Formats: sequence, structure tokens, C-alpha cells
Amino acid sequence: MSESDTSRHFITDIIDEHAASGRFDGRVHTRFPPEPNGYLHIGHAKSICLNFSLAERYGGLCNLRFDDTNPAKEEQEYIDAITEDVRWLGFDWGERLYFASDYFDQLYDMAVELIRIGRAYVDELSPEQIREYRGSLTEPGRDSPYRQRPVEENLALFEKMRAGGFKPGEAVLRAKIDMAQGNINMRDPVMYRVLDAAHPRTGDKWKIYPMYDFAHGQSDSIEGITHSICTLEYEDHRPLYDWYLHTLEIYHPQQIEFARLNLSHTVLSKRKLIRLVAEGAVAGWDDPRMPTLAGMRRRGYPPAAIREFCEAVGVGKVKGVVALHKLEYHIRQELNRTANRVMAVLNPLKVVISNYPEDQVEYMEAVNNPEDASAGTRQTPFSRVIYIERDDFMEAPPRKFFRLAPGREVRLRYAYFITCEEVIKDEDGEIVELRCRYDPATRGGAAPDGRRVKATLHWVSAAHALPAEARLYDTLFTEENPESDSDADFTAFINPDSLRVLDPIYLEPSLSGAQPGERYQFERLAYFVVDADSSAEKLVFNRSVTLRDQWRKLQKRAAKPRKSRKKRRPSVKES
RNA sequence: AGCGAGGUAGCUCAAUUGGCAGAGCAGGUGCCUUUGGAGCACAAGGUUAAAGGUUCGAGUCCUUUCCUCGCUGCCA
Repeated sequence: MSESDTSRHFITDIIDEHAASGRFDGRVHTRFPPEPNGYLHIGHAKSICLNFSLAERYGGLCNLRFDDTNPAKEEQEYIDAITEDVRWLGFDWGERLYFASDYFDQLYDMAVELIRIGRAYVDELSPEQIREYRGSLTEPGRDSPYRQRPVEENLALFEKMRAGGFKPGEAVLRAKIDMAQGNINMRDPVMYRVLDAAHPRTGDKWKIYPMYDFAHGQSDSIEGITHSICTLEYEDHRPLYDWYLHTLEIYHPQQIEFARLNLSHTVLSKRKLIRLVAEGAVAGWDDPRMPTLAGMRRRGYPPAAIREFCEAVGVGKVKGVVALHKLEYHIRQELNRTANRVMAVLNPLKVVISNYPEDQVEYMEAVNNPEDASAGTRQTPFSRVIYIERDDFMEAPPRKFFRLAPGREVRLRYAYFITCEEVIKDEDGEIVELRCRYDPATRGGAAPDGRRVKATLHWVSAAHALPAEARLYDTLFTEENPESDSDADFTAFINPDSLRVLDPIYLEPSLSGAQPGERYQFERLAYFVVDADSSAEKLVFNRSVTLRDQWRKLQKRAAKPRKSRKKRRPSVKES
């Protein structure tokens, strides 16, 4: 059992079969083929991890190839962002950065070849007519009147298309397959169309551009790809993928389809993500609430955690929605191992330790990461006036609230035991300050007499506190599946409280000089990352994910009407 | 309706290819600590969509039924 269960799946089965039968001579060569028309998101991460890790596992290679066959939608900005994101995720394509547009000349020659052998023709039907002639899901299509043109005429017309002799929509090159097939992709699919846009890489060299179906398989073939892995919606395209390669009589990779990743509480379609950006629901593609890799990077998610998550989700052919909890579990798992601990107070409550000398400052030794001894320790200042978390005090504590309350003793982490003696309120009755006394014998947090306390609080010395800004993120949508309601637009479920800004929060001074991208655990609260908006004057922190919160669970349960504790009896009829 | 794919625990996936249906997460219960918002342990969770068939034996093979999803761009 050296291999974990999640690392084997139906695709490794297929690869093993190929290895056994000798197809591809035991080679494994995959590719990740993004279209540069948007930013990569967590769904792409699954595909990236799959393709690269499969190659690595079998000692093969994985290419990065841009599917840039539609200049009307594609931009250099996206090419740059995508390469950065794949690299950030932790994968290396070596020298093998390719573009479908690298193959435009070869693709053109292949099209000419299909015309020569009578398997392609130039169609001058209008787009509307082509749709009409295509038939429907239940009715067969009809042959285009241009279908039987002689080879020479097709050759001349296709050359005319290339030379700019047709405007967009006036002519297309079509494969001659079968207008009666149940699979609509086989009803004489368009191979080339006339497009009027400048291409980010080939400029205005071409007036005609190949369709995805006519470019993808041959690109795979040219690169010697063995396993061309794509998502389920391409299942219907596999017969066409195979037809082009077979008819062209060129090297023939195997297309394999798997179920794309869906995540709860978000949307993962490019169209919808573009709307979120365009309509201002988020601040941009890298807004920390976005499921994009750029957003997750800014949110402080470690790439290793995303890789672990993709591995844990597994790969299958069943569509489903993975709970956001699962992603967060892996984020915490990784951050727990790697993030340094630090004390920060988000909602400050002033505490005066009345018996502590006015001008005294002590430096307390604090552990940076209990999970990693090599992270070392630091000194953090303690003095007479400190801030604690407002939530850590209750005047009338309910059962199971173990933190500070009138007359109660708790520990200040790495410092002293304190006992609350007085609650000071303003005219409105709001608590503005606590008076406590400390026990000098408990320095460091342990009582020599062995007496115990039930809670340990984090704190920050008021005189040394570093004010900062915290951005607390919650799910972008209130619904598990914002797309499930066919009546309401998904934007109706945008969470109005997905971003809460706290300013100021107070940090222990060791955080001064923290750099963007650095990740910390604010003890007892959550993991945070330094945002790029930080300046020398003020640090800005994004909350990546909270710690697991059993207290909140208890509260939620207490708030809910009490459910029957009885176990369900399956034998009892409920209808 | 046509073509294609799929239905195993709340969720995501396993089940050595026909041999006692398992794991992670979530949820539950408990333990413990200088994070009582870290950590750990335990238990629970199933008529494998349904029916029939083959077989000593079926999640797996066969038949039928039901349900879900994708496909009618000159998008990818």
C-alpha cells in the first residue's frame, strides 16, 4: 500500500492498459491546454494537477499549450496571467510552451489535404442557413447545396478564403462526414472560418482560423501527446477528434474525459466570473473572494494546499459539487504546519492590570510555531495596559463559556494569570474597560501552586500595539449552489457580508515590516496573509480561513430549537 | 425524441476486475492542552437507483425500467 487510494483512478487504469498492450510504447505525455480568454480558477487547477502529476508519476512530460484559435476573444494579458498561475501552482513545463497558433501552417496544409481526398468542402451558406440545414437533436440534417463541389473548385475557394477574399460569415470550410448522424458534431462540422481580428501572436497573417475541433487533435498529434485529457462535455467530440486523425492518417493520441470540478458557494464558469468582475461584485480577477488562482493566491491559500485538495478530490466521471469545507480543510492542514503564530486583537477591549507597575515592560518568550521547532521563538512586550478580544469577556457567561468574566481567573498566553475585578462602562452601558489584577508568581503562564485555569487568551500590549487593517472574507455566495435556481440569476445570491473591514486591529510589534504574501496564524482566530495593499505606514491583512471553531458550533446549536435526540428508526413509516 | 455519459454513506471517491461494501471530509460523542477557536480518540452513517436473470457467490456480468447530465456556436 505505498500508493494512496486517491492517486489511482480510471485514467491510471487506462494508461496501465496502454502500457500492457504496448500502445504508445509505454510513453506518457500529457498537456494542459487553456484558452487565453480568462483567468485560471480552481477547476483548472484540478486539470493542471491531473495532467502534470500523471506525467510525473509515469516518468513522462506535460506540455503547456495555449488553445489560441479564436483571436476575437483572446488576449496577451491572459497568456501572461495563465503562465504565472501554472508556475505558482508549482508546475514546470520546461521548454515545452506551445501555442496552437504555432501550427497554423501545418493545419492549413492538413485542410488542403482533406479537400484533395474529397473529405472537405467550402460552404457558402449563411450562418443561419447552416444552422437550419444542421437539423435538430431529433431530426437529421440536410446536405448543403455546395457539398458536391469539385475538388479543384474547393481548393480555389479555400485559397480565396485564406487570401481574404471572403468576409466573415460568407464562407467556411467544412468536413464532409454525415449530415444524418445522431451526434451533431459529425454533421459536416466547420473546420475553418473567416475572422476579422488581429491575433495576439500571428498578427494579421491569417484571415481564417481553425475551429477547436480541427486544431486540438492535430496539435496533440504534432506534439506526440499520448493521453489527451479533457472534461466531460467533450465526450461528444471524441468521434470527431478520432475522425480527423484517422482520415488524415497521422499519429493518434487517446482522448479521455473526466468530470470537471465544481465547488460549493461559488461559480466556476468564465462567463459568470467575467460578470462578477464587470459588474463590480468583486474588485477584480484577483479579489480574494474569487475562485481564481490569482484570487486564492491573494487570499493566502498555499499552492501546496490546493494541490493536496485536487489530489484528495480524486478524478471520476460523475459530476458533483465538492464542499468548500474540504478545500478549507486542506488550507488549514498546510497552514497549521507552516504558518508562524502571532498575537493580534481584532475587536479590542482595554484591560488595565491594576497591580502591575506603571512603567514596567517585560518581554515574554513566545513560540513561533508549535508544529515546527525550527521556527524558533520571539520576544513580545507585556505592560500594564493591554488589549484583549472583546469576545473573550462576558459579564454574564453562559455554561461552557470558559473565558474571562467578573471574578474569574484566566491565563494571558505566555504572560500571567489575571483575575477580573471590575467592569467599567460608559453612559450607554457599554463595556469600555476591564480592571484586573495579575499574579506575579504565574509569569510565563504556569502557576507554581499547580492551580489551573480553563482558558488562555491572546492579548497585545497597548503601548506597543501596531495598528493595522484586517479584511475578513466570507463566501461570495450565500447559497451552496448559486446556479441551482433556474428562476433567479446567480447574482441574487451574492453574500452582502462577503467582506468586512476591521480598522484598526492591533498587532504585536514583531509584525512590523511583514512583507506581502507572508502568512500568519493570529492565535485562536484565523490564518491571515499580508496583502499587497500594505504600505510602510500600515499593514493590510486578508483572512485566509478561520480556525476550526467549536465554540461557534456550540452557540449555533444552542440558538437552534432543540431537535429530538432520539435516533431515527428506519422501520417507522414517515409518509 | 436522437446521440453520448453517468447513478455506491450528507459530500468526494475506493472496492485487488465475480469473493465479508471501505476511506477522507462534513456531521455526532468524548478526551486533552499554555491556541478549551490547536490537537487526539471513538462511534455512527448503506436494500450499491429499482426489478428480474446467470452464478456456490453480483456493486461488478446479462435484460428491462427509472432518474440525472451534456450535445442543435462560423466558442473552447
